Amino acid sequence: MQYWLFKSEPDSFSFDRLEREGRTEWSGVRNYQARNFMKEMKLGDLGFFYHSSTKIPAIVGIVKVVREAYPDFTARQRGGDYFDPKSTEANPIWEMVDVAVESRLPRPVTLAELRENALLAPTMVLLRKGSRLSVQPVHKRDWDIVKKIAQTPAPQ
DNA sequence: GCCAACGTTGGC
DNA sequence: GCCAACGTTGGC
Repeated sequence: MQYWLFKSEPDSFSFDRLEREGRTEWSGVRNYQARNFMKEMKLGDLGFFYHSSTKIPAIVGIVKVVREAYPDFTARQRGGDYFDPKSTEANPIWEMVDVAVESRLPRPVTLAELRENALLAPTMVLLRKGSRLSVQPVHKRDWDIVKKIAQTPAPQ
């Protein structure tokens, strides 16, 4: 059982929308490191759902992996946003997983709060300077800390 | 809107 | 194989 973090821009795909739809294909990842992490994912693994590129970036919910890695067909949709001419049926290159809503956190845990936490700061990939990975692993220790924070009252 | 950090591309 | 140029990400 491993823990992960998925970034999404709420303007393009929010946690609200995932709650309405129940589950989704995590397609469109075009970074090899992120893809490789998706290939490591197992059914039942959990991940934080993080809202990026928004006013208050924050972890807002938890998702569960409900289908392990399989070829990302959007790479072969000519004219689509995620088309990649290098991807073929024999060698799809890009992969995706399916995730479903697990739960919403009692409250969002903001990036600012995560940064302030002395235990998380050195270990969370999200907090590394210049980190842009859209799919990343989370240590169990860090997972537990974030869940604890979410159960405390929001600052101010 | 700015800009630092990063990944990828392509010339050599 | 190096590295400059470029495009993208994402916080602020």
